[in-house]
Amino acid sequence: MSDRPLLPLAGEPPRERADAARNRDALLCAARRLVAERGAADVTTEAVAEAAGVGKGTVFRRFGSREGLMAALLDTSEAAWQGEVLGGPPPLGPGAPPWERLEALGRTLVAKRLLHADLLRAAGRSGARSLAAYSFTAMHVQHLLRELEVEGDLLFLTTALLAPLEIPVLDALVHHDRDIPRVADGWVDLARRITRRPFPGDPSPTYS
Amino acid sequence: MSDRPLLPLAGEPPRERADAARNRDALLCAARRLVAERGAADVTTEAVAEAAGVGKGTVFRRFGSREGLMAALLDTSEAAWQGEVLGGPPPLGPGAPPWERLEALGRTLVAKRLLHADLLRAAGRSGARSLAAYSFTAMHVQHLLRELEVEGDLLFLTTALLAPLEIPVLDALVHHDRDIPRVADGWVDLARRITRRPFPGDPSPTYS
DNA sequence: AATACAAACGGACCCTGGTCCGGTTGTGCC
DNA sequence: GGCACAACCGGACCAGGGTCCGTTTGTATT
Repeated sequence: MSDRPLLPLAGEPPRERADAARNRDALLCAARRLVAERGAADVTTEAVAEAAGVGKGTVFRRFGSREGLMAALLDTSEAAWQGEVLGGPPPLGPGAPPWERLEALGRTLVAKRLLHADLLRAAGRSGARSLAAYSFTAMHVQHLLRELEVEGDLLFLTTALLAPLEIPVLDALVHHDRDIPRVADGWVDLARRITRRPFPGDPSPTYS
Repeated sequence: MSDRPLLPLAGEPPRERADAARNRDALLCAARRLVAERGAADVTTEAVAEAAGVGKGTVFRRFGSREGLMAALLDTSEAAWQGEVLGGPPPLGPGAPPWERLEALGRTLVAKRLLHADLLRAAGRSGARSLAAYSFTAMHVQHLLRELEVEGDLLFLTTALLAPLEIPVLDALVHHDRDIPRVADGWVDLARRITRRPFPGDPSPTYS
């Protein structure tokens, strides 16, 4: 359960006390259960604390906020995805040409976001965790854009690529009858335009 | 103050009672003042109610929620902007070619969003008002895209164009030293790519 | 002017996220 | 094992958003 060192960084200064670790796992476990049976929106911090047999204060010391707790529940799947991007099989992982990687990244990202939508909604953008997650994705997209020799304000273009995948925006899209594959197709089209790739079925673009 | 019929629609079924109207104006007025002197984030509903000499319940009956109240504060500037889009002078208003209109729309939108950033942040995306505001912009963008004969999923492309202008995204951009003009330039570039317009300084794109 | 009724009022009340601090407990060291 | 100290714990407490309902008040009608 405790896949702690998602980002070890500094040489593990103190180290965590045993009871603290136990409590964290208990909290995560309880939270996961409650979210599964009630939906993330209806899970209060107090309920989680009680279910874990722990005081409310402990929740906040461990996770900083309700949103932080929710974000922590996403860690494992997030870490798995990051792992596949960094070292999994192509086309998501390294080895495939950059365009294929970008496309795979987009499609899996759409699926992932929509799959965990309610948790992401409850997690907000607050947690340092979700900031780290965003940074990872942004870094990677930017890297791919560079490999694709895209010119321009890469930071902005990356933002533009990622912004439509923010939960509130996705919610709105889904509200307009867009299902997962359609959103994914839309995103790939967007990526094609942003990278100024010709359409696959386009005649050679000699519209002098 | 009371620019009520922002969206009259049905034939004014009941009509508002005099005291209600008075209270609404008092609340808007008090809210505006408090926001100006403390910043939107530090204004509580109770404070507004008290400043307006009104019970807290009244705030919620009139505006539905704190966010609704904040959104209401944006109405006048929003209405003004919509007016300029619909009937103001070109290039924002009608008369200019669609690309110029789109560019103007983007630039003014960036400026407007950044100008009212704290209020927008406090308004969230909740209020029916802000949904209406979004719909207006989306409609208009989509219309311009159609005039530009852009092909593809116009709803998605519109979303992609507007998503980077959502407050949280803008916040992130500004955090990376992007100032208003730079963001605006970035957006115009994005629009060029999405509409598949050649760069102005590009040689005729004959990269057969 | 008197009457009737829908609409509006207001503030007590509830809920939940977040803070605080006195007491407890694990851990490293002698 | 015993000691000392830092880290941790828990639950009382606070603040602010949102609801509820008994009371008041505007408005239309006669």
